[in-house]
Amino acid sequence: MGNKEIQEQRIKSYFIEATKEILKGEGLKSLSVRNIAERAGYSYATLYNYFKDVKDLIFECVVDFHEECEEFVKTETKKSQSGPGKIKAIAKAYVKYFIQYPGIFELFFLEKTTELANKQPTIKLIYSFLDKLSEDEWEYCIKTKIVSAADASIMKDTVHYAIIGMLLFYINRREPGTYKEFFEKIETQLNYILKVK
Amino acid sequence: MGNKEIQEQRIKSYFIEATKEILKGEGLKSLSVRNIAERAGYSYATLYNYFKDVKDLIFECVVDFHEECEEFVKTETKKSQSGPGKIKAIAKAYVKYFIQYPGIFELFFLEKTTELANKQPTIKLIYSFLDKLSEDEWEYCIKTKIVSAADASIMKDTVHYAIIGMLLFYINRREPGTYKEFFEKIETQLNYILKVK
DNA sequence: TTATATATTTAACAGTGTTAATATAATGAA
DNA sequence: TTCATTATATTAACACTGTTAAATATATAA
Repeated sequence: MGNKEIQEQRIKSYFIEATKEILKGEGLKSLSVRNIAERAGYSYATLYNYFKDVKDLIFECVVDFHEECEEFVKTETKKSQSGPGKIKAIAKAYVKYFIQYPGIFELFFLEKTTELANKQPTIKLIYSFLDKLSEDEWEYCIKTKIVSAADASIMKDTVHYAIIGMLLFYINRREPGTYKEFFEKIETQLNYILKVK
Repeated sequence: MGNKEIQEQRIKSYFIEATKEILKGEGLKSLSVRNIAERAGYSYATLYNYFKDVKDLIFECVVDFHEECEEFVKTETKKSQSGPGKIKAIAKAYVKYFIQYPGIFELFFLEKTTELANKQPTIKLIYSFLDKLSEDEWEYCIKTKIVSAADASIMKDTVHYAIIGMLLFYINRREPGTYKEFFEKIETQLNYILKVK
């Protein structure tokens, strides 16, 4: 019967919600099993009845954040009209999401996950995410001959790599020193890579 | 008298060498105070007579690795003649160094260091390092009108951000799956950003 | 040699993730 | 309802982590 599974899923969600709150707030560094369990209203060992280990729990959050980010980017860029401008808008919204939640950036890109072989699809989801968000726009640019398919393939990667690099420096190394400077640099970089303006 | 200081520096170096060995081998994850001390031939508490804390010790390693990387890049690119080709060669050597020692990449870019206000110069050293390695070549390109000063400033950043992004994906997320693919991508990206070939 | 100063180590504390044993709650049958 | 069984939750413990205070060993000076 499904009642057991519904209840089980419900308790799992308490742990997941607690973990997501901590990740969005204090970040990965202040995440601990006892911390999560306290917020979820259970003892720390109870967590292991519902998750293999804490990594398992954390990776369930990844999927949720992923969906949240996708929705954020879509609503943020809804009014942009197709073309390189929209690709820029998508990239900027993507950046904004991680600036809002640096803990999620940490989780997505900085945390060691190589030992989680079974979670490989989730990892793939992360690094192909920006591509997925902007693939329609790239196709549009190719079809309308704004850019060649070969160039598009390279530019798509450049945008992604450069953005992650900038986020890494800004979030982890405070460079540039202010958000204003950072976002201007994002703008400059996107303009250069996408050859706009 | 300087004898005391020489001896003190000598013992410090034992800890530093031990830490460097672990970082180059097993990496940051298997670095611990007891681990370091054992390899240095001292008890774990002795470390605190020579370093404020373990972060202090680790940051002394950063300076050493920095010098080692600089030398590696210089010998690797000695025969390249000035111009965009040499900038490419420098970037590729820079990448090779971190591929050889992923633990050092972790240490330089992934480790949280925001709470170390006094070490700010060291942090600045890290993120301005590639710029420093290639600044002469950029000046050359500007003087010989290969590129404008304005473009050079942007391209310099793009190269750096994109390379760090690619290293992050490859080292931390195993994307692309093979070194061959990874290095081909480095080549492709550099060619696009630097407008060569 | 003895007294003092210095250097090193051991013991302890407050954390971490995880597991085994125990206690509690829910469920079934008599 | 009462008892036995099962499922779930909690406490205790283990092996780690970085760090500090007290105890010990070593070197220096009188």
